[in-house]
Amino acid sequence: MGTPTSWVLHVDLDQFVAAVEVLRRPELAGRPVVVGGRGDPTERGVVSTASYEARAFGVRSGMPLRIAARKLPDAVFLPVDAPEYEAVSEQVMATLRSLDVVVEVLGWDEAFLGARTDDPEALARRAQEAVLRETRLHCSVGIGDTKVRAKIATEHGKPAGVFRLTAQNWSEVMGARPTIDLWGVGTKVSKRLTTLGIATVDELAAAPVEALVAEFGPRMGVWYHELGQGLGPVTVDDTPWVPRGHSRETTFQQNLTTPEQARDAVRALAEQVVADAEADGRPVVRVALKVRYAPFVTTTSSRKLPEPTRDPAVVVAAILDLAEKIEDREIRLLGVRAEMAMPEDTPPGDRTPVRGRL
DNA sequence: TCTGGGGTCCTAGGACCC
DNA sequence: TCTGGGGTCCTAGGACCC
Repeated sequence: MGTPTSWVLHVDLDQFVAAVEVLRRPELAGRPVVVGGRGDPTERGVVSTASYEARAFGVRSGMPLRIAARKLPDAVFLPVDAPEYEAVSEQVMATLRSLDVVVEVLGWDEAFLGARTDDPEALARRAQEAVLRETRLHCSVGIGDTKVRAKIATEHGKPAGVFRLTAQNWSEVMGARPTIDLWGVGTKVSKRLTTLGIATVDELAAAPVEALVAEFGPRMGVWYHELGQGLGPVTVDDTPWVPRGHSRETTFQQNLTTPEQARDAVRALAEQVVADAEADGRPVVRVALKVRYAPFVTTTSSRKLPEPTRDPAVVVAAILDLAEKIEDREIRLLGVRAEMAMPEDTPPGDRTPVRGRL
């Protein structure tokens, strides 16, 4: 066998939320299951996860529940049960940690594994078998020489498969694809790239970094330049995630129409976020308020507090002060946020699009 | 078709200072 | 009347992810 090499594996549970629901309700197996919102497809809300049977009818994550119900009126619609998914997620992550690898949790249903091995496929199969044995859930595994490549590789392994994506086959696999297939490129950036004459991953990889920096700034420009080549962070980091803050937001089934309603709603949200902040224990350093006016225009405002505080009354008062700027228009959504004092010298993130735990 | 809720990080531009 | 260059801090807003 060869010399062990460092690998990044990305483990992603298949249709995680829907699969968990089917596990505790076996009679749903084989049926189209749509999990989202409060489980009422006549309400405002979006699809959290659709089972493969539902996806066959065009139902996708992020789709409004009403649209999902139009495409598939006979689907089983279920409410999101976050505590249940968190509990199952803990089992999955504990199983992965038992494999003698470094585990960096990315969300309920995915994690990076870091390991030195000369047979990453064998490790991937071991991870799949262990997760299936311990939780009865299937997962797909991407193998890469960077985090970006491992993450993208997983998409090519679904469902329940393994795929390896490295410098060797990057251009062959990804080169002709549109840039939006890259992890961290969304609709806006892919359109801006198109206006620069960059449509494909190969074209992004070949683009001069100066042009990208001119368009997107010093950090994002360099990041996109590397992304086109599949380059980026390699180190899997298992240090526990420390949230930067806490937020609460709510979409109203009926738009709010008066300033009094808005003020009351902000106060209620502020009291929730203050409870989260107290449970967190660290002082609050900044507060923010998000307002979505009908039909779909969002504004945000924020303020650094004169000094960090653990006093709930001070935090609520600061949020209510931001609320003074709310315009007298119909409101769809309100959100409040409290940002916490971070430990000294916490470094900024490494631009991996999602870190930590949901 | 009409868009949840919880997060992270980056950029632009104004205010202020020397 | 025409006004530098560099730095820091702050807020607003944007983009992306699960």
